[in-house]
Amino acid sequence: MDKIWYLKKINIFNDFSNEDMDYIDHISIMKHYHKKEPIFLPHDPGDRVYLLKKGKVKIARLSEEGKELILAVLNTGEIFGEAAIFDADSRTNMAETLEDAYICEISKRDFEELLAKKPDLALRLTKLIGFRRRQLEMKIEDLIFRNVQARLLRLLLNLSASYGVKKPAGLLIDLKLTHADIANLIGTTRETTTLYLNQLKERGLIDFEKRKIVLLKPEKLRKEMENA
Amino acid sequence: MDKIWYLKKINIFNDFSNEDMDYIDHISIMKHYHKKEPIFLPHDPGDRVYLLKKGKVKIARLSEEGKELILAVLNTGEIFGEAAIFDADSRTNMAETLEDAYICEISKRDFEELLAKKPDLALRLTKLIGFRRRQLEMKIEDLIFRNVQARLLRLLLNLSASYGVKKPAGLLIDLKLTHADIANLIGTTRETTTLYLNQLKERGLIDFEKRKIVLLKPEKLRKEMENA
DNA sequence: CAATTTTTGTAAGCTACCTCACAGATTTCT
DNA sequence: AGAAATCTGTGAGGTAGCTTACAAAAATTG
Repeated sequence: MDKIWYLKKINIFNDFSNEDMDYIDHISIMKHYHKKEPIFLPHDPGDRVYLLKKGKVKIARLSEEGKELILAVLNTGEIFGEAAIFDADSRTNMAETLEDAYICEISKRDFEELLAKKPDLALRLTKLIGFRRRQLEMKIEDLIFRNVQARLLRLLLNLSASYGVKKPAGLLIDLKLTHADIANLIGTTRETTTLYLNQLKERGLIDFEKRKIVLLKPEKLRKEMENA
Repeated sequence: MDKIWYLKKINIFNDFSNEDMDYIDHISIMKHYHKKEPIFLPHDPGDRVYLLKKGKVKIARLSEEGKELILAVLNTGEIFGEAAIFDADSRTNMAETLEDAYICEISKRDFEELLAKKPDLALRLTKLIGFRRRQLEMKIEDLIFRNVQARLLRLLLNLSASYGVKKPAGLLIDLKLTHADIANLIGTTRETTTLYLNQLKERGLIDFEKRKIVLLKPEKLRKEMENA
């Protein structure tokens, strides 16, 4: 079960007809977002869903003291904010672009109508929510069973499955993340992340390229992860 | 939004007719489980869903070293194992009774048929999965933002919302959990749990009654939780 | 391209929590 | 009831990772 398999599952309008896609186009508004622009915040009304047409988006939470926890990083083609439809009427998470992005909005009402028309879409969405639930379970497992080094290795390998691009040098993770972002993804501090990333670099396992990470020896990383 | 509100949402056959209930009865087999008996284990085929007719069940994961992480404790009336239907064909979690229980099984096939017949059931199930996803997000938030004491307080208050019974002495959490169980619910060790529970007892905030916890001053606990 | 902001590198000191170890209490089993 | 298993209480010692604090580097802005 590699990431491609999952991507097919979650790219939710996969095999829709042109007609259907036109309809979806018709009920949605596309907006452009700048880098680091918030899409929604906690307590915002959950009155619409979002389709990420182009760009990367992070889903996060903030503590009272202002610390951030990143729950997920989404890629082009993914849907988000869908909790609003089934669950809550106001947001518990925030969403923010990591780079310039194009995002479509569909109102809750229109989306519900669409779901009623296309029952298989509803099923897919349910599967997607279930899939994301499982991701969260794995995240909890990581936090409880593994130390920072192991979590970092797992994150790098997971990100490479979703965002990896083969390059001569190795597997480039095509995502501009700061050390602080990485820290917030694995539940540690920026300083600790810097430390361990540089250890991996020292050992020739990874390299940096303009704020992106290259896995020089993915297999070695994987083995290390499994033994840790 | 208190627990009762949620319970209504998730008690999934809520307002079904007698006819419907007969049908559900007809496609399900009820089994009796002893205390601490496993219902399913990781890698078991995910070929059925379970309805907890009577008793309490924990959903957990195990690490390679045998440590346990409890994801949820379920009460009479709840459905579980539903991930199998939408998501994975084999279990990633385990389920085990905390006390003697009666549990109905419905095969994946029969349940899918039922879902097709009752579209509003599918919707409810989707909402339930979404609700549980949110619970997991809160759990991650706890693990990352809060220390053991705060997590313990939050757990006690959450459990009291689901399992609390008013008694002259206070709010009894009607669940027999060992300190190890509690530790596995909040991601700490048994020893640390014992320590902090006894601190709360010392301070007159809680008491023990035959392996059950009584919240003597729920409001004080809540205030303490909010300030921590 | 100079000025400002953001990000990274590093290190010392601290502390919350884990590990280990064992004794006593309680529950379960026969 | 008595034996065995499980659970609880407690304390000493260790450590992973957090905090704090700066300086250097890089990116962004006007």
